[in-house]
Amino acid sequence: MVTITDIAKACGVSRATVSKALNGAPDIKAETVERIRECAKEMGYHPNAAARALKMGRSYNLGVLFSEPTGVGLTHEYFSRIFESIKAEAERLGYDITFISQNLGTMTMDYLEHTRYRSCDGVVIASADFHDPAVVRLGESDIPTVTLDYIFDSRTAILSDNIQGMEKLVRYVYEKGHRRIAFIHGELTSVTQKRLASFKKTCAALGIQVPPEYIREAAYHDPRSSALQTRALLELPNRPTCIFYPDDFSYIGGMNELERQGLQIPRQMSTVGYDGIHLSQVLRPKLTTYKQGAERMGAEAAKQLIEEIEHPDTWLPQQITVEGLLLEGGTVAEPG
Amino acid sequence: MVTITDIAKACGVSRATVSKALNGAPDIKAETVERIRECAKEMGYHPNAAARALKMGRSYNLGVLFSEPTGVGLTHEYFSRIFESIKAEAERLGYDITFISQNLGTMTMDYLEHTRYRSCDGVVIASADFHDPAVVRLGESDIPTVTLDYIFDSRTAILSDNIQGMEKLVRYVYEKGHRRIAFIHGELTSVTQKRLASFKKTCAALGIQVPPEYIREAAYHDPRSSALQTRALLELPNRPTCIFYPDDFSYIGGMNELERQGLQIPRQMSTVGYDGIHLSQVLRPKLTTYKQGAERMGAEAAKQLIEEIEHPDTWLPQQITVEGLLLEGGTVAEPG
DNA sequence: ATAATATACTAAATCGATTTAGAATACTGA
DNA sequence: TCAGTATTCTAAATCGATTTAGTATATTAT
Repeated sequence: MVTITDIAKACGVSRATVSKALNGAPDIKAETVERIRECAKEMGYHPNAAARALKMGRSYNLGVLFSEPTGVGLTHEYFSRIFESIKAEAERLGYDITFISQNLGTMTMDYLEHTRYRSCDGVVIASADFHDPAVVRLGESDIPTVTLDYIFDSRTAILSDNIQGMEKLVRYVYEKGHRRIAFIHGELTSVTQKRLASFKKTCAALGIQVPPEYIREAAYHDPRSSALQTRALLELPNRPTCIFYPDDFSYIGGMNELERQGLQIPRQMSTVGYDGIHLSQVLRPKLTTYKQGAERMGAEAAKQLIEEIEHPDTWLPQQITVEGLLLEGGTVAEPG
Repeated sequence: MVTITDIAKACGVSRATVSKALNGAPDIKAETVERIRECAKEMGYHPNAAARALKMGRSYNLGVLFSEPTGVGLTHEYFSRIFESIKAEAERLGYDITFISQNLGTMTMDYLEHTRYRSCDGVVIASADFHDPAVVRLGESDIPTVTLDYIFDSRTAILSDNIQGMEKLVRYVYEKGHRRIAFIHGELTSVTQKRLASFKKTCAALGIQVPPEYIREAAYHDPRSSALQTRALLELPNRPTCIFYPDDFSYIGGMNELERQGLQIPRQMSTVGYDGIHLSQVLRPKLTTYKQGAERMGAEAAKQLIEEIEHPDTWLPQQITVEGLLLEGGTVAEPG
């Protein structure tokens, strides 16, 4: 590897001068800077990240914490989209990404210790169990953090617009004429709770009565569970005309069950998903769903985190809500 | 952060002694080791990765290179499964993961330079354009690398058993009675070429004539493209009784097209996918497909790479083929 | 002409670990 | 008893960068 000493020798100056020239210090003559920069470029010099991190206490490395208990992880398209955009934005701004975990090899450490071990300048926390004491400890530390879809006090959070998204979906099917709307929601988390509350509130605002048997819980991301709840809804004396699913993937279970019972979508039953994953748009009919702004969320998370790292003096915690987009598919028709 | 100096002071020994005690050097008294270890644990000491990397030239950090031109990336379940298992195995063995890219911030560097910049001990190359000069340069460098689904000369490669997988699928539908089998393959890459060759070879071995119009190319991972090719196949005077799709996701396009034309799967048309993604097993009927051993591939890649890093003297390049599993769904019936 | 100030550079310390060479002490054998 | 050897520890160098304090030279002001 080419080091700063090599450049110094080649240019006939001291290592200090090279460092300053490359970092734009004001006390180096312009032509010297030019000469050193050129030489560095020619020799293919790049600073050694470890040496820099050691001396400066800055690693230009962001930690990413993905660790939900369910283990779906990056296999879930929503999270992989978020991750890809965190990565792209971080790289654009000169940062690398390292995954933060617990228990590295024989070392037992929690998330905070791992973060310090790698001198990460900050951490994006996503898809985590935010009540895990190790996650809380990280969120309460002096390390800059940005959370996704969850708010830690006095920290920046990037939020998907679950409330508005659900409201839009409800209003959409309402305008199509639906009044008997069922909602199969996922296990209650801070995210699904918001969606459920928004569902109820919007229905109330529209003057729709939602009988309690229309509100059902299914396992998140589990088509089988949604199929069961769909069956239960179909057995009701007063069937709904439209069913909301916890997420697009779970919808597949409902779709199968409806087909099994010979009910056509949307002629005999309207359906709505959530997430806007790729799959939902290649089904026939296309699923009407709400596509979360995952790309914007990831990019914003990286941007805000780096902003806090680089300008801690002017930084203020923010809650940024990222809008999604209602994807009008073909699974909602006027109730017959 | 607790440093080695803090431990040294607390224990009344030199920094050298602490370092040796923690790293199991033979010249420290057993009870001193004990005392230091205990103290380190109590004070929550963890070595600083940057300092270690700088001094030892070893970072305990693996690079991961995911960068195909199509941009599907981790959004593809196959790759996210591979990645998750690389990560899990690396962590089990004490290594972190960093993504390797080009052009970090204002720095322009290629993959090799990035790898050196972060002092990565080795790199797993997956889902990449293996003809990209920057990838080739990395593969030909002195950095340990392991490739997935591609072989660099004198390097370790982990391969999905595309040939055997395809053979199993062909034999499976053959035994179900199919003799008119069509294959929609993806764009020709080293992977799809193997599948295609294996398809042809197995058909030949079984004495099946495959008319050229049964072999069609579609875009990989693109249901629309597969739908078009399905339509073309259905318009043939001598329709096939079974259609092989490039991958499970593309199959959705074929499924839609078949349904649109009122053809029931599998009664009127049998179908086969490839990959065994989660989705394929929640469709009704379940898709008959070949699930690649992504988890084993990722784990093996990490293991082999670390083996090469830690024991370069006894290391030899290997080509390891990981078997998958034929998932018998309900999309193949005896031809009517 | 001399002091004061800018300008352009360098020497050396530093970050936190590892490692080499060597020192101090205890132990062994003749 | 004393050289030779083992045992257990330490001082100091080192990795590659940044940064502080300071030096040498040129420039300006009085």
